[in-house]
Amino acid sequence: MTTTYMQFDEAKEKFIQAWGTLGTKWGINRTMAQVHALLLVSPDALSATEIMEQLNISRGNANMNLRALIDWGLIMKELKPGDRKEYFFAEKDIWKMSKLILIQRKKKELEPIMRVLEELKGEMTQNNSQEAAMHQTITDLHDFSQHADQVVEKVIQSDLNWLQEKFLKQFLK
Amino acid sequence: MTTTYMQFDEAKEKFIQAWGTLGTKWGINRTMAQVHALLLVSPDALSATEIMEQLNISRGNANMNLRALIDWGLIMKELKPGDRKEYFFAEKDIWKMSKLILIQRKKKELEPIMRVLEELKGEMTQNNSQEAAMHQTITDLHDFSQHADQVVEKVIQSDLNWLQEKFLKQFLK
DNA sequence: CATAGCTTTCATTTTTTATTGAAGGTTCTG
DNA sequence: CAGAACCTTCAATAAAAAATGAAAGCTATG
Repeated sequence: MTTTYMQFDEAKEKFIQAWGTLGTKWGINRTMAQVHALLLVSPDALSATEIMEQLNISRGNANMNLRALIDWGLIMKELKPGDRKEYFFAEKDIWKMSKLILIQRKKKELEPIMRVLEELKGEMTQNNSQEAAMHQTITDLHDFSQHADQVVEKVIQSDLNWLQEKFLKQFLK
Repeated sequence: MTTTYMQFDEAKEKFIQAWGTLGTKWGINRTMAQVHALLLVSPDALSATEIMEQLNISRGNANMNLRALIDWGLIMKELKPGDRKEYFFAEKDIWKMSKLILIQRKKKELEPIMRVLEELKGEMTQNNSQEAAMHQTITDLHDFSQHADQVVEKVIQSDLNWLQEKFLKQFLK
């Protein structure tokens, strides 16, 4: 093994570990983030077995998290002719990636809030000032969530590419 | 107890429970979200003891989460003359509240990513195409994070009206 | 300066979440 | 259609996170 390869492996290892740690900070479990990081920096698609071995995780764990990443749309399966194994590779366009993550966060964080607030608002009475004040708080929260939801929706549906915009600015300045 | 009050208490209870459950979905622990919910719908400031009793939590737990909410800026202390207890009340302006939450999320989610990516980018070599590709992936992630950071920063530093009007327009164009 | 009335801390326990790995599926191949 | 080569499931286990509560720390007051 050459020095060059050693350095690549070191940087790769460091990136995977760091991504795993960071993942936990935004509600993604460590393994899922590590699998994603591994595939992000792997030029070729990897099999479940290769992933398990590189990350030292069990087959079940690898399978579960690969499945979750596919659900999120962050990775895809690939079949190689004459091979029964499934190979996995990551979406590498960071803009697309961030859009996919936004969709999941909206589903997980925003939609349940809106559902609960709507339900509460519909059910509760306003027979005195205390109830009216609480109704107002819930209405405010709901209006805010609705606004946030609309913003996120626009971002998701928009074709605006931040990276491209940044690129353009470089030429313009 | 009158029917009216029963309904208020029911709605309040439901809101607190729901907010607690939802909190876990965005990386806030259940108790912290519940304490926040309780103070959000309480017209008057409450003491630690009142909070413990209403939520059935221990004194230590109440104290820890009250401190955390104060750190976030979501609640404040109040002292009543002739009373040594501390009373707590919530920031009730939803826009201010959301700004405070944004600040925390940026700190927790965005800043550590930027730090790690910068470090990695600085340290790694690019002696072959494999290394160069990985360097590019990390650079893309870093550029993206920087852009996201700038957007969040602008929102935080802006007037709240700006948030309502301009932020949306930025994505609608 | 002693103590009553609060608040904070932290080692222990409880709860929640993630991981393992063996058993059971499924699909291809000869 | 048997068996090899994968993939999936899930009950058991391990790890991580949150909660408890008793003890220690403050601080205002007589």
